[in-house]
Amino acid sequence: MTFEKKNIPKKSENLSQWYHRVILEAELADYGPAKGTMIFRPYGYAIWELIQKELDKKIKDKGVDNAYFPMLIPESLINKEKQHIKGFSPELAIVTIGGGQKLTEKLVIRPTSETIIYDSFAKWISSWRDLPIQLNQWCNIVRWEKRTYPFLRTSEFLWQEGHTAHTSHKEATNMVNWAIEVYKDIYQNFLALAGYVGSKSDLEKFAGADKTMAYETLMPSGKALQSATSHDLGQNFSKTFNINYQDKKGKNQYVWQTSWGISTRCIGGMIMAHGDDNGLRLPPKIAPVQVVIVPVKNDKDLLKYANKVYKIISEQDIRVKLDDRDDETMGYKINKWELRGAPIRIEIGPKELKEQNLTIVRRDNGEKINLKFFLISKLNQLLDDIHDNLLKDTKEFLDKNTFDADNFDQFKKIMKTTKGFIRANWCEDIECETKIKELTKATTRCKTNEKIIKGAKCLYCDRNAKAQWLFAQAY
RNA sequence: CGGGGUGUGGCGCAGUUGGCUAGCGCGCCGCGUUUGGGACGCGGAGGCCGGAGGUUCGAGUCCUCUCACCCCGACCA
Repeated sequence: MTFEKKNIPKKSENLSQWYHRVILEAELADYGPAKGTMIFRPYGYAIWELIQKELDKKIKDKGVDNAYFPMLIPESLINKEKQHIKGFSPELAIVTIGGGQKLTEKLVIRPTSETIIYDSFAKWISSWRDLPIQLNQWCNIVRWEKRTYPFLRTSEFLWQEGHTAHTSHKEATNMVNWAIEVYKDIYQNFLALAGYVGSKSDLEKFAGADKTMAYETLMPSGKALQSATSHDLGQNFSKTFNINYQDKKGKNQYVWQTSWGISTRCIGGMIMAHGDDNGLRLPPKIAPVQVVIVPVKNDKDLLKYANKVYKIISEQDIRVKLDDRDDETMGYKINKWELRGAPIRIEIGPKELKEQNLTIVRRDNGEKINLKFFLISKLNQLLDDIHDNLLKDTKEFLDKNTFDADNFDQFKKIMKTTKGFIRANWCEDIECETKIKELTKATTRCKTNEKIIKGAKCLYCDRNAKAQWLFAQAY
């Protein structure tokens, strides 16, 4: 049985309007007063904190230490690496006045921290004994975007950026692969969002990287969302920033570097992928409230029972909330918590009290379950089921909306109708890539691991294909 | 930055060929009755109609300029 919400548009009818309304109504975020900025309200920030907590642990377990570098980067530093500045210059915010005085050197508000961190690396590294250096920072970033969208693309956003320096390319590559696997793990096992891992084309890779690995997810609109990236920086920055060391033989060597990040964009992707006409459906692992207890009435015996239930659940490491507000009706509370996406709702009324059981309602599929009081310990299992179910949904959606195109006509037709991911062979020439984008809006998202048949042709031109790639329109 | 659209209490909107005191729903405050899927009654608070200028006896409504936001592109995690 479904119940209609009055405050939000239908997701299926207008995804963009639905998305904006849900974020505001569920009190995840609000617009900031400056263009393109957003305010993380406590409910939204709590989600980020849960992601942080999990990821931070994984990062530390890998032997990467947290540090913090300044937000203001001297312009000369950011200009050092040619490819890097070329990629970022259109979206920089720059401070020109400080303390009422025009600055002699402009300060760039970090769009990413490679340059300011590697300036320090150059000072800190002189011997093979100083390596590897493995740092991470949690911080905010400013990129002056032309078109903004809450969570998915804002002028300022929050993220984590890891930066490492190694003695060998192999060691750096291992780090790059480790990071992208961690992101995949977070997406699948935390955010319940299926996606593809693969390397980026030269056109799409990070400005200043030799190679970029990405996790790509698919949104209900059929557009792809670049959801996390891990970069093999080679020696591009070490050469321009002069990060070198003497190896065991006394020979000077440049370090091999990596950088990798995941941002608050992941929350936007999660909202869009999982939400339904009734609002958010939060995957249990990132739900600030995993179980909400709604007493039908606020009478004494009922509340006593509800409190007992609350206590037992909270002892099981479950984030549980007893909504015993007296000024909201049962129906209002139910709608509120559905909109906010709490994975499990427990209804407690005279019936439940008398029979010593609980009415459990799953947010993911609306299913009502009658649970005996002494079986409360099953809730953890149920939360896992809900996670699995949400992940399964996105996996099925991803599979169903990943198509094969043998020729360009098929490709164009898919882009005009369903969109989604398209597997196709490509010659890896930038000209073809640009042309395909011009004609269909689709860009390469990442390379697949599929072996291609000898002599297979490029989707667009007649030359031999080099690999199979995933194409899609990007968010 | 190009194409389209919208600006009217916190949110969503209506407002006729210019006309008198600017409305409605939700939300908010107070009192009471309610409470198993967004309860109801009564009483309140909250607006110089995005901004500036102009036309007019008179502008939310017409004209000019400007700003902001949204949607579609280009740029992008």
